[in-house]
Amino acid sequence: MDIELIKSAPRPAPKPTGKRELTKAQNRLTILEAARQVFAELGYGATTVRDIIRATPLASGTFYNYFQSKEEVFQAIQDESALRIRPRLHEERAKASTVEEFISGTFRTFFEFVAGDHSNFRTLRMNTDTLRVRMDTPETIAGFEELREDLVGAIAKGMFPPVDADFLMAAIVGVAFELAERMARRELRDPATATAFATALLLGGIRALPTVTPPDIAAP
Amino acid sequence: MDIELIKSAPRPAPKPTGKRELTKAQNRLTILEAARQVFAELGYGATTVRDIIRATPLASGTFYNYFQSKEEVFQAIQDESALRIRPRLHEERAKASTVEEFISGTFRTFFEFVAGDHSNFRTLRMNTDTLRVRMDTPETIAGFEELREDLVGAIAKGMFPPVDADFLMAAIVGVAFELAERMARRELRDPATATAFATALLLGGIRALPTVTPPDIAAP
DNA sequence: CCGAAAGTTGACGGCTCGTCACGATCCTTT
DNA sequence: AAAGGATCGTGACGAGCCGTCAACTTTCGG
Repeated sequence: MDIELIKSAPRPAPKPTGKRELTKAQNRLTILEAARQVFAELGYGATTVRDIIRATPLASGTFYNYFQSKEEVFQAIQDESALRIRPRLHEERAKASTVEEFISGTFRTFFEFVAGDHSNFRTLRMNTDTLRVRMDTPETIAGFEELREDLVGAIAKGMFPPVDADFLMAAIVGVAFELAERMARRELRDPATATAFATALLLGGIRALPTVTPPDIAAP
Repeated sequence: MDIELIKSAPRPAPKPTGKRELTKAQNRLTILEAARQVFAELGYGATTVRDIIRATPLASGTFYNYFQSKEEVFQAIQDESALRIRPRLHEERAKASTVEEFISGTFRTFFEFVAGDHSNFRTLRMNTDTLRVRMDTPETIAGFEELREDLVGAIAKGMFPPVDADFLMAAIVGVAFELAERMARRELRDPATATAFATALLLGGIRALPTVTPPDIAAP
């Protein structure tokens, strides 16, 4: 605890344009981009950290300065997608004044996003040979929780009937991801059709849902 | 193509009680059981083929006489579950004479199954550290297709309105798996509550679904 | 211009992978 | 019953991946 260090407080910020910081960001992007390509080419399961490194001008040690494993790289790629769409979903629901707007806004935003960067989505829903895999990263899961909180809020405001928000969140998530998968498989990827289907299903379903006394709106 | 081999056709069957066949079945089970334990202990991602072999009295070469990789072992374990529940689900739907029976029978059977061997289910929904993963094996996917076919059949019989069977299958699958996950997380795993929720949601939703002209009931 | 700090490099020991020649065991045939 | 053949278990092996780390290079602050 050198007391002398306190003398010059004026350390303004972590240098916006240091060459150090610049190559760091550069390297990170290089690795992520290489990983995207390798995952797409070899499939996630077959990919090794060395494959990613080889698709890069960097040394193996450098990779480990940025990520601990291929899982962490994958997570970073996924989280990036999640971070792009989460605010849009939340905003869509925030400005909704009816159940219909809440539900259709959520689905439309999600399906249009998936239809847009569906190449990314097919990497998310990786095909490890015969196995079909879906991986939820922390950022994705945080998105689920946000949906649950938005539902709780909407119930509190009286927009939604008092249903089990935890289950309803799960149902919306399940329908969204599975429909997105089917949509992505079709020759004509039409977000509008998927949105119409999912919205009708949920709107009709919510009306029929068993209601519940307030205390049941609890976290997992 | 030795013609002589045709002489004694009486080869009744592949010997029901050969000692050979017996140890083969034995070894296979030994490996599967060891794998179950190791997956549960280390998590699927961290497990190596050697870990499984070490949990076994067998040699490494022997493992590869039975499975090609840990993925294949995992698939065998999952397919076993899928093979146990698929007939029950199909039968439940076959004897249904109303939409309500069709839907509630499917969900109840599934949720009760999951609540029963939920330790298996939590291995299915593996936690690779922070990542949450769901893997669909071929047998599982075949179960999805069977549901779709059952839906097509029910539509043809007039039990269901003419909706998009592909999307409806996807929605049911999504709701089933996500709700099962939430149910498994709760301190009190109650299949009845989950069934009531899912059934109400789907029944209400199906009534509101956009209908479609027959040719839209197509395979992926 | 220099010394410290931060970052990169690639070779290294430890480990896993899948294979394969060998040997043991079981089955069939005479 | 004995022998030959077929099948399967064994474990050591080369190839390759993993994560680390000491040495080197580059950048930053003064």
